[in-house]
Amino acid sequence: MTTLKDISRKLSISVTTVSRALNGYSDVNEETRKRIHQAAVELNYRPNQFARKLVTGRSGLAAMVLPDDFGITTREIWFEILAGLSVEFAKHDIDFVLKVSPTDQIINTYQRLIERNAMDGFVVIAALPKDERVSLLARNDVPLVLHGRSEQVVECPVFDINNYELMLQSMQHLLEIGHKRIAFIGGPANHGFMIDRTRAYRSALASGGIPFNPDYIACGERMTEELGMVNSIRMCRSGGEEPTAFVCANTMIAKGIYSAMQVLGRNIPEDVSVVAHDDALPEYRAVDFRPALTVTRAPLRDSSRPLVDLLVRRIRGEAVESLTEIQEAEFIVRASTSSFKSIA
Amino acid sequence: MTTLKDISRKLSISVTTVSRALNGYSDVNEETRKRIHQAAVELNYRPNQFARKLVTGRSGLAAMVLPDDFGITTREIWFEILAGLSVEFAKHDIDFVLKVSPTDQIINTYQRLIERNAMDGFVVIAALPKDERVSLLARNDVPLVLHGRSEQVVECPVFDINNYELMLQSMQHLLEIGHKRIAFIGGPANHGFMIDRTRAYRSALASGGIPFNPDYIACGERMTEELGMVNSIRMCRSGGEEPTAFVCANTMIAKGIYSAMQVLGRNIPEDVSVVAHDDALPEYRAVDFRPALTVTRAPLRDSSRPLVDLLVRRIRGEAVESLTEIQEAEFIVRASTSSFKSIA
DNA sequence: TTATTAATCCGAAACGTTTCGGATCGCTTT
DNA sequence: AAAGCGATCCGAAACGTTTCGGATTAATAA
Repeated sequence: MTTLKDISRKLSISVTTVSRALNGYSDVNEETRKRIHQAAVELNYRPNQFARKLVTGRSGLAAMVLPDDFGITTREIWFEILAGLSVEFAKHDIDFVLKVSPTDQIINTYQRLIERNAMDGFVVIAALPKDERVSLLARNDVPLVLHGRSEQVVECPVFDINNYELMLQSMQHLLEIGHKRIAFIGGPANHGFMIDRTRAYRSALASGGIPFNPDYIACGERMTEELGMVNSIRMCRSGGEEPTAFVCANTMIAKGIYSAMQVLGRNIPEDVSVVAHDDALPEYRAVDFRPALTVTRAPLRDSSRPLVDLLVRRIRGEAVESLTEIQEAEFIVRASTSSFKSIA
Repeated sequence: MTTLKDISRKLSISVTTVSRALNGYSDVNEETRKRIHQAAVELNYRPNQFARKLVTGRSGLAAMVLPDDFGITTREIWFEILAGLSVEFAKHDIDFVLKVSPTDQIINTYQRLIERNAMDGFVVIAALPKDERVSLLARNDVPLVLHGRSEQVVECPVFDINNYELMLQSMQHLLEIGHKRIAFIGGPANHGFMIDRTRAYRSALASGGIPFNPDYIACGERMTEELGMVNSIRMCRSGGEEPTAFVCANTMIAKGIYSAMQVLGRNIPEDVSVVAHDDALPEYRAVDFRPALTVTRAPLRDSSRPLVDLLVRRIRGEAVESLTEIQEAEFIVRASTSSFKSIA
């Protein structure tokens, strides 16, 4: 392994200067900087991360800790997130470490990681309104980036999609084409994104002059096909008036509704319209639904880069105030929604 | 952050002795060791990984690099593997880093990681007969553990399930209950596990006195439902004699065959028998198939521990010869296989 | 008695980097 | 001529560990 000292010796230049040249300091002559760079590639020099960490305090490591029951979503989605983060961190020369922890020990796991002081930062997914993970990290002054907005006023960068706005768009579309009995099937009620969407749902109803019907809203811990299936069937069979449209928190739920409607002999979009939010997972392509699914679209893959960027900037010491990014979803009308005609 | 020096000062004992006490060396008095340990917990001491790495050369980091097209299998399965590795490594106080790399740059990614010299070891999944990753790592003397047997004679620990044996069991079962036209639908032909299973397949046929029919074997890059579906349909529609039994490389393929048989109007197990190898993924539970699926079972989750153990022992310097572990699969007969009666 | 040994302990160097506080030199300003 | 300045360089200390090579003491063997 070649070290700074090797380059220093070869060029008869001090270790200090070599270090400063390689790190882009301004107090080294352009000429010598060139020589040093060249020697560095010739000798195939790679800085020793650990020596560096020892003095700078930076480790070049960022982590994410996952509950071993996979929380709100599926393995596929977690993997999609992990993969995205890994490649984005790599661009900043940061290694991404994955910690899977028993669900009831998540906080302990964070605690240990903080104490070991080996991570430059954390990415925290699926913010809860009062998120213990966030407050723990913030309290210990370790950088984190949060996906999803947390209610607590906390000093940390945040990335989110505009959940309020995208729900509003879906609802306005359905209202415009005449629907009045609109159901919403979503995820865990306590998560930030569900709070925002539910707020938008109710506000859209209100602005359409439609009373809120608690039977038309369903929340589940896990946003799967099954959730869409059982809840849509339940709503249609409850004896009251059936919904004429469904808004789904993701495309898997929509898939479940499609199956349910087939079983019940309802046609999409003639009998019921379906809109979903689309994370753009390759396995559930909204365009491949039959009929093709109307969606608000915000690819999960697109969130990795802003997440990583925000965290890196936070680690570099940028002011937290400037580190918020809210992404708008795209609204795409396809064949699964059509204007509601009351049954003749 | 509390350091060795802090403990040393508090107890008026040299840093050397504190270090040796904490690391369990024998040349420190039991009495003082106790005092040191107590002081360590009182001061909440955590060794600085980076200082340690600097002198020992160990980093407490292990990595796995994944192709971004997810290679032979699905996101769910990769995630299952990752999760298992993460928790097992944690037991050895090793952080697990995940690298996702463009498929055509895998070797470059390894190269860079090796040069940076920041990983204690690697786990390499899905061995090819001549595996460039393995030879690269071995050549550079970096510890790795291999999942699946590689043909090349290489100095590295290996974990695998006994693919030859499990295939033999499936085949013998089918032969015993009278099947003669047995198809095999599997994964990429060049992978170690497929080579072993194909060998067993042919050897079982031979010992049953049945000629090998190339139309009855299908290999696909990706072992999905689709693969099972299209190949079983193709085999049944090819005009020749239809297979009376299918052996599948995993339960997803079996799922595809179930769907195909339904479409074709064949009944399982009356018309065709199906056996699969079962990695025990929660999403595809063989007992939940209708009819329940006969399998050779070797839970993927169970492979994490041996993999990690082998790698850790290799890192600690154990002789490679002792570091091989082959796990036998369990054979479980369920309702998807029944004796073949030729059509009356 | 003296030499040996075992049990404990410790000083100092080393790992590879960054960074603080100058040092040197030639030029420009007073 | 003296002072100031900018550009360029460097020595030495520091980060927190581990480890090599002894040192010290007391017990044991010769």
